[in-house]
Amino acid sequence: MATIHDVARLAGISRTTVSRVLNCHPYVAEEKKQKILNAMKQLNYVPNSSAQRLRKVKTDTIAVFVPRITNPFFSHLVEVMENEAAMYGYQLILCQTQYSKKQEVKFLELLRTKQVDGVILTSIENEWRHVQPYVNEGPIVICNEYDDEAHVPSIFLNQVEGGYLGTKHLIERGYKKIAYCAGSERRSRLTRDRRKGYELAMKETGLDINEDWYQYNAISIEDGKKVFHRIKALKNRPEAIFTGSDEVAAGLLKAARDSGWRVPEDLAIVGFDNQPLAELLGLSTVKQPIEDMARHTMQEMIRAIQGKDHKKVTNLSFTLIHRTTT
Amino acid sequence: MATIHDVARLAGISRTTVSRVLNCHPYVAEEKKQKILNAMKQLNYVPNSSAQRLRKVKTDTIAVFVPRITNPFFSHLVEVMENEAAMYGYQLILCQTQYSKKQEVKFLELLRTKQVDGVILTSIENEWRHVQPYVNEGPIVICNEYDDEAHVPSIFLNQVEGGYLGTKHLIERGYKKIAYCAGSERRSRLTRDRRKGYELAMKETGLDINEDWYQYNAISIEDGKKVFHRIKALKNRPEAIFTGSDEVAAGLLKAARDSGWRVPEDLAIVGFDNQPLAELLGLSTVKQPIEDMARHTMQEMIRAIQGKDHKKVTNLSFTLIHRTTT
DNA sequence: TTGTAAGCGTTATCAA
DNA sequence: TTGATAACGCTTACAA
Repeated sequence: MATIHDVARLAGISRTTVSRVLNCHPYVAEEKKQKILNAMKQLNYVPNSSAQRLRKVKTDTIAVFVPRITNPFFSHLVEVMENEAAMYGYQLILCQTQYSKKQEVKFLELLRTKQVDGVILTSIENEWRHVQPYVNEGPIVICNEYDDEAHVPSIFLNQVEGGYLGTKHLIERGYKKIAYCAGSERRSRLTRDRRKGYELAMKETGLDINEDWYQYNAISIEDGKKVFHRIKALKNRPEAIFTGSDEVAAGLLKAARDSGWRVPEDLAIVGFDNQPLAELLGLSTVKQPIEDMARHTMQEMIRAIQGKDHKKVTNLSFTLIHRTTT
Repeated sequence: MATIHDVARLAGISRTTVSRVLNCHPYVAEEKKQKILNAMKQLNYVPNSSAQRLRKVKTDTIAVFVPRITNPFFSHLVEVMENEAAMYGYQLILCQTQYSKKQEVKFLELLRTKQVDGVILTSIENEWRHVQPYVNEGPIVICNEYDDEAHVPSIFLNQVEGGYLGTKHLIERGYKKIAYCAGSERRSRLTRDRRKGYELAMKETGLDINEDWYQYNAISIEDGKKVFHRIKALKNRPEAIFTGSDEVAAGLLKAARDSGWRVPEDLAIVGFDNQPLAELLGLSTVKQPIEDMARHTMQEMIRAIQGKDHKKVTNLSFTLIHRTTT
């Protein structure tokens, strides 16, 4: 493997000047530049990036944390982030926390050991005080989630709005007994706010909320099925349900139909995200502007790496998509 | 940021010995080891991985190529690969080729610039002769795809079987006019073999194949819808269709129903992969052992990095899952 | 406009 | 069992 030294020797020019050509410095005579470029081509030279990293203290690599990449919401985020990162010459390291605090911390060490220039969190498992120390090691940007303690660039949506929008839609369609179903039990701002939106819409309309109608820890399709069976077992059943994801809504829908229920007549369902699945199943859903979030996040990350101050927190909005489950 | 030098100084011991502790070398006095460990803790020391990379010529990083991470087949592969890699202390760099030859080559450069220890290809855009030169730069392992020219560890399924299984199922359910729908048009072994399986099943039973029944370039849900409309426009319509993915099958199903067709009465559909979506929609499908493939692939990769010779190409098998679309 | 020389933080070699 | 010392391949003052 040819090194910068070999190139310099073959071209009869110093290593410094070769490095200058590599880094597009000004002040290199065109003639020598050509000689060097020739030598590089001849030796099939490529700079050794480990050496560059060490010297420049820069990895051109960004870590993206997601719970699991098979969750379509997160894979969509990551898809766009990777494309965006590649445009700016950055690579993405995929970190699946698997909803584990321990895994999350393990991956945060990447920042401390200088394996990445920055970390993007799309979901946060630990309380912020456990993440905070890593802020000194390099830029951390939050996407989707948010935390009041976290004073780092954050790209998120006002989830009060999201919860409100979905619930309001159900109310407008005439449902009165509306259940609420959320993802993680963890007291994140996101979860709290979305629920706040639900309660706001209910109270605003003077509708009662039954404690039994709160369902938590629903993330996957299977979880959705379980939620249905819990609801089915209630004495005071809701007529409609707001869910935190299209997967959960899909599971609910499947289990309901398998039990002979008609949707939306026996139970109306609203999903969240507007994934391809939602269209296929005819799920009414609250659409999140995933691509915009991902793009903004990556841009903030790159700004942060470049030491620029971050722009005001972006605030994008939701859209309700009405299909056949409401 | 503390360096090995600081630790050595604080412990009053040489850098060499500190490095020995770091690398779990034998021959370090327990007493000194403790002193060093203390100093490390006190200084909050972590080794600088850029320096380690440079010195060890090892990155502990593996690149995984997929067309797009939002394709559930590939995200499932990547999920398992990442988990497996993490277990062995490796990180994954996500490379989305976006079905582009150019992108693929760009990412292959990661191997040449020593940014990764190896590359896993889950789909191949370029002809093998364009990939071949990179084999000298580091281990390349193929997963899912395969190529006769490629003499590298390859983990794949016998797609003749897959095509045969799905088609045979349709035949056994009594369909005679069966169409065939495949992903990329590129003449990959995978595509050719799966088609071979289809033709084998048809010929074996003495069934005719109409040239119009071959549909290509179908990857996404949207593609599936298009395929339906092409089929609908045929004079000699098939009664059933074998598709190369659950997404395409889902698109077909949706478009068919939107056009008022009954499935399977007016058109039977077989998918491929057995993704969550397949269960939700009641799609009959050919299940691939994705997790096994991913795990085997990562193990082969790690063996290859360690310079071990690779085991015989693994050969796993398909299962047919019968639901309601056939 | 170019070159010399001094690191960046590790680890491998060799001698003690 | 330990420590000096020389790399690994590159960039960047500084000097010319």
